[in-house]
Amino acid sequence: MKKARYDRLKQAGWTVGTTAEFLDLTEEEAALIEMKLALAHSLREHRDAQHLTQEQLAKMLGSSQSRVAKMEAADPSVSMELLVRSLLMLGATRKEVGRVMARGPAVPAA
Amino acid sequence: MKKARYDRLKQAGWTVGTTAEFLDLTEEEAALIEMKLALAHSLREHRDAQHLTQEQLAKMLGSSQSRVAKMEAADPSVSMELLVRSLLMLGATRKEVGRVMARGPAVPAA
DNA sequence: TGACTCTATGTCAAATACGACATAGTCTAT
DNA sequence: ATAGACTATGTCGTATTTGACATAGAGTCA
Repeated sequence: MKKARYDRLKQAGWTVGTTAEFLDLTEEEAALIEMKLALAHSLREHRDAQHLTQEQLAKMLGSSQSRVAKMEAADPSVSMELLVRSLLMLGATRKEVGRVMARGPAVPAA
Repeated sequence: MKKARYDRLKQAGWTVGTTAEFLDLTEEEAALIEMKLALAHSLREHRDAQHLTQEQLAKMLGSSQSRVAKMEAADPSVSMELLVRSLLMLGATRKEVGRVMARGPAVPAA
């Protein structure tokens, strides 16, 4: 596991504890989390681009402001499915969702 | 909504009831379901390619044969997240997962 | 400063997804 | 046709995810 990846995940609050504990994440788990981070980031970008508040987006989604905040923070309590559904609601295409999933966080490692 | 798409979804057991009811699915919901169908199909392909039984894959995933069957059937009770996680476990890359999500069911409308 | 807007975080009951099990279907070989 | 291997489907108790609410933080303006 590259340090850059660790830093990136840690920055997003995904660190579980020590580095040793972190390394217990399998590659698959790490990939899944990175996908979620990428989706979360994309969600924020789409919302900002449309000048919507979290409250407004929540209403569009039939959800709540706090859940939108958690989505954008890629909180462990939000599912990949909710992120994808929300992106679609914001007008993202399947193609774009696929691209986001494949490419990782738009914000590269520092 | 094109009839081809309807047929494809219906074939996979996603029909909710009448055609009229079906049309109540929003474009976003339909897209989400199609993504799941694509992931499910890809999962089956990966499993077959590695000559694994559902039972064997289940063990790898820490799950059960019946859940694997439901995954491959894109049963409404399986989440997109579980499908993606399983694909990764089978060795699929993020890039491939993204491609599958973007492109839709590998099996085209009849 | 305080009021106001927006976002972040913690908690909870209800909804949904989960693995597990039982059992039914399907296919192949003998 | 029976057996055996694999897959499909239904149900159940539990675990996770959800929207909602409360409340805290951060920023802006007067």
